[in-house]
Amino acid sequence: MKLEQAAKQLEALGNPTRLNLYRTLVRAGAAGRPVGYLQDSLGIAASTLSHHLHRLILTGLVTQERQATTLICRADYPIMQDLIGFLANECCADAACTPATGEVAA
Amino acid sequence: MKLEQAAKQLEALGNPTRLNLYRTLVRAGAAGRPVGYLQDSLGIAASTLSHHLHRLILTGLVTQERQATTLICRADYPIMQDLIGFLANECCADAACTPATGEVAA
DNA sequence: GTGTTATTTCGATGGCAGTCGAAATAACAC
DNA sequence: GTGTTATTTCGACTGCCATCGAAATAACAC
Repeated sequence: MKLEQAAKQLEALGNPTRLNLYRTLVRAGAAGRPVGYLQDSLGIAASTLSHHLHRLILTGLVTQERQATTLICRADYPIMQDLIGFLANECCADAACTPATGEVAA
Repeated sequence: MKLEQAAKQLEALGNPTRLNLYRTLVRAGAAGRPVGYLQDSLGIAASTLSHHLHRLILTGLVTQERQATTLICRADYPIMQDLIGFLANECCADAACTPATGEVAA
């Protein structure tokens, strides 16, 4: 059921708030970001943020690690690469797709 | 708002039925597929298919062309490549994942 | 014009998503 | 133990999504 999982991850990213949140985490790199920082940064209610974070975690796109009272959130790169791989291969493999075969990123 | 648009496209793909539908179209290549074929292939009600098709068309991921009474549907590859580019660049799914941009959310 | 095939639009239904504030929990310092 | 900060869970609300069958439209052949 790779398609099912890909759909779940795409759906998780298919919300402006979550996509913005995820982008913030990806750009943060391995350092990650604490939930409180994200809340300030995105300017949404803590409960709303927690809800979106939970959805991203369920799909595996984001992980959390506790540091004392603070929760550090990180983007899971391998998962993301799998997803991009699905889009690039499953979908764009056979046909008249122009991109260089094998490389995805710019 | 590139992010808004990317979110819309991701949301459009973030449904198993639509993702499957889209994959079928992408694999069909430039030839495309008639709606009737897709309906048989996916085994869903014509109205449901039309609904999903409409959503994909709204985001630009799919186009339609009339041939007599038959509507041919095609995946729009450039749009797809843009979306993959967004994920790969904006979100940096590449190996190193060094946040090249110092920009952080506002 | 009538009839046939292909596809969309309409109307309805059940369910889930997004949002918030308030209350509960977690981890710590004292 | 009490108190403080960080974060999640709870309860509720509004609204959109996915699905279907039936009716309407589009394009054609006759």
